[in-house]
Amino acid sequence: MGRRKTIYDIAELANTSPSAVSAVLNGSWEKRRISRDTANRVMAVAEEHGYERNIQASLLRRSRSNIVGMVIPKYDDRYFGMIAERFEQLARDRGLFPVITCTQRDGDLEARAARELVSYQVDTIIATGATDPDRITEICRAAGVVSINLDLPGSAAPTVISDNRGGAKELTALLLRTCNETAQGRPMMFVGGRPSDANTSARIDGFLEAHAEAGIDVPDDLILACGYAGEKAFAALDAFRGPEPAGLFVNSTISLEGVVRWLKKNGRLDDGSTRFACFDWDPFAALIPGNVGMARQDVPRMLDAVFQVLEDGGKPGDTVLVPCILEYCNDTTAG
Amino acid sequence: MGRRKTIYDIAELANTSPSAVSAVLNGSWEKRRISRDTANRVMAVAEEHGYERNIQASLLRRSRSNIVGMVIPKYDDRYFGMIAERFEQLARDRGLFPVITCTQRDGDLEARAARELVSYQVDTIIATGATDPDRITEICRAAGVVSINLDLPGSAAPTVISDNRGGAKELTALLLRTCNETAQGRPMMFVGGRPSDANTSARIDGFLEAHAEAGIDVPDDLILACGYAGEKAFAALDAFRGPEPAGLFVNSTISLEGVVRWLKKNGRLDDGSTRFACFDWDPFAALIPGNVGMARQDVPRMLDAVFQVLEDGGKPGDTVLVPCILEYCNDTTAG
DNA sequence: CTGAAAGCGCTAACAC
DNA sequence: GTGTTAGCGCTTTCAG
Repeated sequence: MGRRKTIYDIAELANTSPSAVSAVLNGSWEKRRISRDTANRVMAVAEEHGYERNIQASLLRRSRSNIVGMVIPKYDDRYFGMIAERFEQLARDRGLFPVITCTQRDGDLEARAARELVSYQVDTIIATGATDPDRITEICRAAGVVSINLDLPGSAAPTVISDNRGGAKELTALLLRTCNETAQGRPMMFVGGRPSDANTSARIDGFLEAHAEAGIDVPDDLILACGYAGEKAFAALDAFRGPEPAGLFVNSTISLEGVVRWLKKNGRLDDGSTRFACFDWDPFAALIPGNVGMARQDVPRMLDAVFQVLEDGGKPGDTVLVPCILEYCNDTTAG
Repeated sequence: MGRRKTIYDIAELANTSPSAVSAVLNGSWEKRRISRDTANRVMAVAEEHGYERNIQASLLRRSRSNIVGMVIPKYDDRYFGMIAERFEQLARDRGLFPVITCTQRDGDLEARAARELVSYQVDTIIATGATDPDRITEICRAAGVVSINLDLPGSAAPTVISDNRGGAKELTALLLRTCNETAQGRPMMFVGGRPSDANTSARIDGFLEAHAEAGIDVPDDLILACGYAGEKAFAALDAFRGPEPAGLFVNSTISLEGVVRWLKKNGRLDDGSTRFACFDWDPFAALIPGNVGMARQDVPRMLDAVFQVLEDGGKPGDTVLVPCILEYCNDTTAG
């Protein structure tokens, strides 16, 4: 199969010079006033020999790479999956090359991935749901790479983020309304997430605010910010010693997996005795009995905002707040 | 902020030569017998100035890139999400750089993406669930890039694939057993997928085989291979004129979204009158009432097999068949 | 142990 | 209109 063909090979085969081939093959030939004749000849030869340009070499010579990187915690999750998919599509629409890398909510992995992307000459990094966004921003700054935070705020770069407090408040109000008749003094709990994480803390604020407006006091031990993983939510609920909760505010579908397992284990999944709401969206989770509503983050609007910021050039501290969409589940309604 | 630092800058700052810097910074300095002293000096300076290697330049000079590409239909799906996530992890564990690109089950996009990956000098492309795997293989072959098919078979490169026929047969048998009492002459249907797609056709084979063993005849109009999209499954069921089905074999969670919407619309989601089974896995879908079982594809084993083939160097036509895991849902059991 | 220098494939400035 | 040429930043002989 031999060596990969280069512009030199093509030039020889098409009886012209490498620079002409380069110009023809990257579309700048009209500008360079190359004759349609040579152009056609070159394109035919390139096609025939299956020539593919070596982008590494090309980028080495140009100043911008048009590669845009994204660091994301997981793929295996509807929310992040949608973000990844949408990001790719919008990037491609703009003639950019998207590279996504998945870092499992691990700050060190995030930094390593960011450095790796910098090595690959990305023009931009979108840090999505990053554990330590400012660390990524710092790595980018040192390398002259633009960075934007998505889904979690950072102070050192512009941020696009959901209205977590507002969404959580609305969702809690729905949960309170729905549980009203059955509650009878049984508590309402918050499950999942890390208290140190800005989103979790904004959602806890919303949770408390809705309670305050309903004149309900929330003791600290009803807030189980035990981490995101399903097993952690399961274990935290299992360890809770107190009256059986009437309603659960679940902080993500990841935690919800554990919550649902716990409800099932205790036979409370289908008997309607425990309701829950989840800050996150998943089409199947929406159908689980007891689920009264989900706060769906508006992924298309968030990514439009990201590319808007990229085009307009945002400053550190700039924050775009995107409202959530409240999805009513299992026949709950707005009223 | 100035230009990015190069090995020349570092060499000057550390009072040594570019080649020494290069050797130190890529770990080959022991071999090159560079003194620990110089090495330390170089590393300190590089660290201090936030030097990051320009991989483009590095790759241009080397023969292998260690970039391994994957083409995948979607991220926004648990199965493909898991594949993407696992792939990244295994690639990193082996010191490779994974680049994934998502092509929406569109053959032209797949080819474009494959060519793009070739341009980025990937050593290998994994074509996952590709509409036209052989086209991708051909693009790779022309460029001297190794390729492997995952999830859908191709004839021109080695393939790693689930045992679709076997899994579908087992799943159908479970569905038949579970519906036995309630069926009363109501039909059992197959919903979702493309008949031209090898997986769908293998699953239809399994579906028919299980029926044959149970002595049941399946008329053609009960096979609704209407495409994967949820809306298509919904529309196909809606258009079906015949007795209300007792059981549905659903070809993927993507189709399942439509099936569930249809069941719900007709009030048959919670009344137990229609059971279904799904060839695919999703933790929340597993909890939907009426779901009797899901065939979970064994993603970890599939990806282990992919990297195994990569290391051993498979031939076109080689096929690794990975068994599915049957997950019983909603209290159905093996018996 | 260390450095000079050639060249990876491509682009763009410049000369013809 | 077209070709020549000088690098982009790095690795790797090869000669000290």
